[in-house]
Amino acid sequence: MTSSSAENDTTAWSRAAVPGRPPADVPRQAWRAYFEATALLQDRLERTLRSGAELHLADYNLLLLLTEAPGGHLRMGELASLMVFSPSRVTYQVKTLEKRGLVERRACPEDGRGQEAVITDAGRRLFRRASALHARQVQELFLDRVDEAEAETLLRVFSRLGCALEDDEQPPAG
Amino acid sequence: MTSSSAENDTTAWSRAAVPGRPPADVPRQAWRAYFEATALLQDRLERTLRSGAELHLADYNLLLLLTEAPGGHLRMGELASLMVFSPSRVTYQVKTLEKRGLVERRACPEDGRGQEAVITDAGRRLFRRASALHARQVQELFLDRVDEAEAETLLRVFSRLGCALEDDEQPPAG
DNA sequence: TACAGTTGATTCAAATTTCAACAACACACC
DNA sequence: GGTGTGTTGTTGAAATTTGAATCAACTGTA
Repeated sequence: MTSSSAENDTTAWSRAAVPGRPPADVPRQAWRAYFEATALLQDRLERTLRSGAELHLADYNLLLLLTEAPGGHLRMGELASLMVFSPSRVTYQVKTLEKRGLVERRACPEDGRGQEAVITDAGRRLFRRASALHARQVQELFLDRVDEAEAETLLRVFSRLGCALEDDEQPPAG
Repeated sequence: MTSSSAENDTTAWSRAAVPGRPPADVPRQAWRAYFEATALLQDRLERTLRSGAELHLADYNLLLLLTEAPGGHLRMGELASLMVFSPSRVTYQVKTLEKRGLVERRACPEDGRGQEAVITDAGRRLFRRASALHARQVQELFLDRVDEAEAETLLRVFSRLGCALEDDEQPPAG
């Protein structure tokens, strides 16, 4: 793409698997490939949702979480931790969705400090539309390109990583 | 973590493999796990670099690219495409690094329109420090938790995905 | 040379994100 | 009941990101 000199195999961001070369460090190459492909993938998903449904990927995920939550509502803090967002970012994001009528806010019954975000009917409708679009793209860009055995490995690895990351977040539990 | 009620298995973003429930769609679960773990991971890496080296993950990657580039310099456009950033974002980012003396800019010799970003000695020094920090964390959070066979699968899958994503970017080549 | 069409990068305004206070409430304890 | 302490969310200012112009330099063509 950029230069044609052969020594560029060293260039870490190069996507291609390095052909004629000692196996090098497979895990590190894997990390790199993972990191790069992820950036491309998220960029793609983001653009599609924006042009096709006027939603950021984050908006989509927020609506997804609310859709799946029993009662269609979640506390701000739950949203924050599920989305790995700062509290103020969630506040802002919910506000913008509220302006568009896709979400409502209400005080939390059990806790006077709390706020809940509730998905509206309009929100559900838009989510349904966006969901079709998004799911199709995930299928094309990801699922169609991964076989069953690979998917099992991915599931195993990333579940493990996810759990570990959550756990060593609050190790001083007891 | 948040609630204790059992019905929360439905919550899609829940990291854990859903225990008492039909195997569901492994590939789709894999996608979800991948997506979630990635968010957690990036958040962690970002925080560490920021507190430990006053660098955003994006700053780090930019310096990494320049470090690896022959001559320590890259065109703005190359940076943009490698980092999957918009042109204006690259402009801004390079400017901030320039203010800190980590990078310099200069006109591109071959093309009067072009600009190059060049890493400075200070940039290399800071990168070296940050790199140690970052590499250690990648090791702990990712590499240590993936075995050799899994790494091979990850490398294969994400290389494939990355190539595919790059390719169907410019399909109208000929 | 002059012209139209491209490309590479920057600018500006608007949207988003962060971070550091801040307010309101819950809880424990006296 | 009152008092500290920790939680839950919001606010406001500054930093960052986006997207639509804009500018300048290259290209090809006559």
